[in-house]
Amino acid sequence: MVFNLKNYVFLNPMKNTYSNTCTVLDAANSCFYELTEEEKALIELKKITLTYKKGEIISKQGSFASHIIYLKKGLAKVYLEGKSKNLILTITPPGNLMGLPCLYDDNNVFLYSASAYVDSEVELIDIELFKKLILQNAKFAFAIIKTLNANTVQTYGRFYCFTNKQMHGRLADILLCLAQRIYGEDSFHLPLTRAALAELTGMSTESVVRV
Amino acid sequence: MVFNLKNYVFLNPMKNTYSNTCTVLDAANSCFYELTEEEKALIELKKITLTYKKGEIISKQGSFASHIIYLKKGLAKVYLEGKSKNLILTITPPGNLMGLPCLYDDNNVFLYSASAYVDSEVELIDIELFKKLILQNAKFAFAIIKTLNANTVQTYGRFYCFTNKQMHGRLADILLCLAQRIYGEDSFHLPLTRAALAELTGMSTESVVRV
DNA sequence: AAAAATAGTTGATATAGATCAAAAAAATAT
DNA sequence: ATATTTTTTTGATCTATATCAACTATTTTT
Repeated sequence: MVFNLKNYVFLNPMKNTYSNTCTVLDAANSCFYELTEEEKALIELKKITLTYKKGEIISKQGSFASHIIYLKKGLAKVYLEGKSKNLILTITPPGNLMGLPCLYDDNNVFLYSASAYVDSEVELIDIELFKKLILQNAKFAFAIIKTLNANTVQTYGRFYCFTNKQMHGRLADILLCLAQRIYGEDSFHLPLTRAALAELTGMSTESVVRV
Repeated sequence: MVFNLKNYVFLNPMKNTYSNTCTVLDAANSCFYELTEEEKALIELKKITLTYKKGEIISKQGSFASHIIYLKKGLAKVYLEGKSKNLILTITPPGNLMGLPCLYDDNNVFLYSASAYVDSEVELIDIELFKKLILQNAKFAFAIIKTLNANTVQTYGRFYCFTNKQMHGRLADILLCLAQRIYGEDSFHLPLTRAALAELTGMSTESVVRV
């Protein structure tokens, strides 16, 4: 479906600064820049590359996290699984890490599930190696801290959006965000169904249609 | 008001494991254990101790974060400020840090506001010193990563709770959480008004009363 | 090209929970 | 002890949004 943002969302031209309620992660993660050449080589040596088809599950909430996941190509949906509904936490574009929050106690378990929105390629980094790099390179550790915090900012924004805005606002937020972060323009081909938008905004498919 | 949990929340005695939707942060933060004696001394030397009366604002969302805040005594409410409603992110007991998420780009700004639920005492640690310690002590940095992730786990739980549970569940969650984390027993004196519970659960005061 | 499956749309209805208003109770100040 | 303010409770109404059901349009499969 060709989608022209202007037909749906009306920005105030004077003040089209929408707040940080974006679901799509921002820029690509840059923590690897902090690694030395040897450290990078170590990752290259041990990394495992995998490809996933659209819809396939990349990580499963609750399972043992043996690796940190680097999304090389594609687009991933990161979400909490619930009994009835899933809660989408973020849409992760290439260049980002997934699974970092599992580093919080000593039995590393994925806090969330991730699946591929489109055909994707990931690199798996052994979690013990990752921990070792954190402990031997504080600059890298600091970069990870910044990455985690950037995620936190985004989660807070989304949390606020979900609890304080209603349908129209939430849908507008998502559309603006997709336009801005993924497509970089106002008119774009939207590969998401109404049902997918419903899941993203936490509303019913019928409501998405109506809005 | 003396509050007996058993009159309000009915736990299944066989399976009274409630999931991680707790609003109150868990154990005290232990990242300072990773510092050397000299590093600890440096913090001691530069730290500023302040006291806040019940209700006073400890940090203001959007303001420049010159310090990381360590809650020594008391109880703090950490929340996002909105136009209409506030969104409480967490209740922080003594021994925890506040303001860590401001470390995500180079202009450090508080992402959230915090105020004192009861009379409290905090220690302010200069943010440049804090960054220096992270960069010179990777073990400390890793401890901060774990702390941030523990917070993330808790935020995700709360986010899930707010978007998937309804009034009864949310209120029960909060009451169980307060009982477990703050008072350690089922019957306790609750220093929160219905309005405060409403704010915590994201519902109206009248609904809290009814539930 | 026809059939089947999936996605999108519309209308009617149901419901959780907010809001408004007013009374009762409790806490605080005089 | 009395007056005043704040908190709690209750009932009535209103609203956003989910759910259900049916129907149309589009895509995919045969």
